[in-house]
Amino acid sequence: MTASMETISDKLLAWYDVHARSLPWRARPGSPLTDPYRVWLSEVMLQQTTVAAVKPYFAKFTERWPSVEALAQAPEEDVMAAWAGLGYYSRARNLVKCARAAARMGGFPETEVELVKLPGVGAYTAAAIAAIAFGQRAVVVDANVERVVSRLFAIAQPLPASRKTIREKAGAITPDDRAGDFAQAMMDLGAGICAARDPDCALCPLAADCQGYASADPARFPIKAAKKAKPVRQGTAYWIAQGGKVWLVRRADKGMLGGMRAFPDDGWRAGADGSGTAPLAGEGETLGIVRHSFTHFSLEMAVVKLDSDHSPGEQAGEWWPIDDLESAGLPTLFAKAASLAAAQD
DNA sequence: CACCCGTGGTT
DNA sequence: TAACCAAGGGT
Repeated sequence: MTASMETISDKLLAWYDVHARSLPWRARPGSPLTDPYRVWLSEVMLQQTTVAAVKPYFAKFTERWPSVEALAQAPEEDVMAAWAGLGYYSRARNLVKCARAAARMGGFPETEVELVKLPGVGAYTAAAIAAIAFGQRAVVVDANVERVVSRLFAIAQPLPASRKTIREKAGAITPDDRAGDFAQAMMDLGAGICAARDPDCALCPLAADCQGYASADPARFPIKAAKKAKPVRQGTAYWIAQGGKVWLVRRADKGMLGGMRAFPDDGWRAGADGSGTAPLAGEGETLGIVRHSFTHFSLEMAVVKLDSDHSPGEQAGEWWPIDDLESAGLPTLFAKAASLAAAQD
């Protein structure tokens, strides 16, 4: 065995031993595995979400619900409210379902095949839990791994068509031992050095193995298909207040902001034609416009104050103290509307 | 495979 | 500032 036989995973793991990020959901140095509950919770929170955004939520959740059994017993409503602001709210509904399933099973299953059957656990998360929490060899492919592998092998085919090739290449460099550390090392490398823009190849432990680096323009990988334009929608939300309280509804489980508390609205279908329907008749005073950008459209939502002598519409809801709206767990769009209205009401 | 589903930070 | 990006999953 010569030094030139050192594999990519050897080099990466040696780098990780020195440069691993210290994160609240990671095992302390010296303890190889960590609590599957914390691994699962962090992985779900981290789906399409930055480490910085997750940290305070992870701390809040683990303090309030220290175990999967505790979370399994929590009312869904409480979990949804605690999740407010993190986004992708189907994750919160699936979190409760998954916790109850795992608690019923006496704990999380240890194999990818079983893990992927759980609600909110897809191919990535199943592999990550199997590798990180249970020490199994699993090929963990997230956006970081896609980027690192695309550069290492200078994959010319654009995403998402290149996913099959990327998975094969990732599998070829995944070690039998320390697959969990390897996965986290790939993610740390992708987050810090092999970053989406302006990669710092001078610090990269894999530069000598990188075909993208050899090509002199590693940053052009991964090549991606063009994205669709983001349309702008208009809509209206209604502020209906009386006696220091305001009317909140619970949104349908499916669709935008599913299952979250909110102000009644017109469905945001209304364009300039004003085709939306108010929850009750009467004169309305426009308090202002809230602008908010979602993944696939932007929204300009008028906030209209309605006469409080009328009773609210047919949609089920509850009167909520205006001076305690923070505890309602409103998603950001409606939190913006609340701060706009509360300042004037 | 294409589309839907949040949010906040960065350039 | 408009666009891009971040430890994806469900349908």
